[in-house]
Amino acid sequence: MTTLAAVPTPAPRTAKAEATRATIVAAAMRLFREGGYDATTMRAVADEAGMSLGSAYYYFASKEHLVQGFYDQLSAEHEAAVAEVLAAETGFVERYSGVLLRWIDLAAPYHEFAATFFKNAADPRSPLSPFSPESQAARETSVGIQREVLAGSDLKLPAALREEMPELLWLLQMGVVLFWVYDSSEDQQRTRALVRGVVPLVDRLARLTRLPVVRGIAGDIATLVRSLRG
Amino acid sequence: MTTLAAVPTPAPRTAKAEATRATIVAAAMRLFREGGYDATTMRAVADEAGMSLGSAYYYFASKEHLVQGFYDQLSAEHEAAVAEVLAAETGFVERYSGVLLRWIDLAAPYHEFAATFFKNAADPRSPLSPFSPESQAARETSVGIQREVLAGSDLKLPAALREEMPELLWLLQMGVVLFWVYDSSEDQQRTRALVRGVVPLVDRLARLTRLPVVRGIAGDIATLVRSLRG
DNA sequence: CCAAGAAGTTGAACACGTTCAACACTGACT
DNA sequence: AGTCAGTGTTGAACGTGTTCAACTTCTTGG
Repeated sequence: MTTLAAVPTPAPRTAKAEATRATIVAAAMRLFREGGYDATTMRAVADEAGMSLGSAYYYFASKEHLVQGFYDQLSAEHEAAVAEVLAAETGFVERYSGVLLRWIDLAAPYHEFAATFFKNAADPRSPLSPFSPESQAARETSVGIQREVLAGSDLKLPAALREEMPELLWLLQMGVVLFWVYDSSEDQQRTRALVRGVVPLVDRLARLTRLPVVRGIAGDIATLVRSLRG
Repeated sequence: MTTLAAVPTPAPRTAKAEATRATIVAAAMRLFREGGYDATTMRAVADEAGMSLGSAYYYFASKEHLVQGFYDQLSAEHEAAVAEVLAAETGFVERYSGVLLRWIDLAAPYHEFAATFFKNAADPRSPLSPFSPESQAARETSVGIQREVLAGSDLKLPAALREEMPELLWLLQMGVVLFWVYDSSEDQQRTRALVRGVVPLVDRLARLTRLPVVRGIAGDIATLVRSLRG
């Protein structure tokens, strides 16, 4: 999931290794879709991929690391889908909503067992955690998308907030993903409703910064965010 | 952790069972503190509690369920500590900050292995999840505290938001807990800074609702929250 | 073409969480 | 005292993720 890292596994030295990794991930995803994460054993994955258990562990350090392949795949698909939106729209609401809604569309088939993935990603010590050093690259990519969302939009922000806003949007996306994980409504309608409701609110709040009082608060938010980083 | 449920385990029938449960929880907490959650085996817990592995499983359905005892204990302590704050203070900032900071104080000794607890609680299907049906009671208690924070404070809210505000404060507390889990700073100073920065912001934002524009947005937030529930 | 190291492969073995059938104790009612 | 149900106890056994030493195959430089 775009936001949930694409942990850099040790770059495969050979083309064959790369292919084998892809084979294993594909096999795992097939089984995950059928029976869920927990019910899928590493032995079954190895079988499905046509190799021994030990071999699977030669390519992936753990069952958890197997999920990285999934992240990478989804991440790439999302970036492609997003490019389309960002080329066509100029309104902030359309751009940001588009980014979030496309993600929901892409991730939908995996919603059922995303819970287990999320469970692992939620561990701060896990390399899958969105805040982990390992996923810094993916995080920066994702924040970069948000920067682009803002850059190409009609939204004018006070200087104090301009710097921090992409990171805040990323954080909001993380919140949406969190909501999505817990969303048991049909077709994740509730998460979609959240996006459609919250994005215009952000837009209106941002535009309100023309008022001095509001701008003061915005400045304080920026200061707080800055002080909490590092 | 107050916010993270106190899952109602089947009420022990006998006094002896109650005592045995307490013994096991105490033994587990001792070992958790020494070596962390993962490194503590159920066999070791059973040993430390002076019984067989099977017996431990007679009292607790799983290693995860063992953690409930911890939640219950911390939850009770927090409620006591909070009562003191709420009796003394009338300012919203002091009341809400007090509630949050006391929780950080109480939870501090467990911060190191809270990550693992959180990892389990993050699974929406886990009974330990703050959103699970099993923890509804604990959740309502916690929302009730927020209601009390507001009721006894000097903060005036627009009618539209008054109903939803306790739940929003609870949600914010969940966010703080999330931040806390990931906070690796000395003595969780960063989480404390977050509380000290964010609570006054909430206060100022709430007071800004005297402006019609802002009040309109507040109303929309309330509507959105309402539509996402249920 | 050969040797040697790197890359890849394997199944047995380990530790752990969890389950279970069998057994033991307790206490209340006849 | 005897029976019976409820409560408690036990260690063996199972399935799982993970490790590892031994083995095979591939690649590369001479």
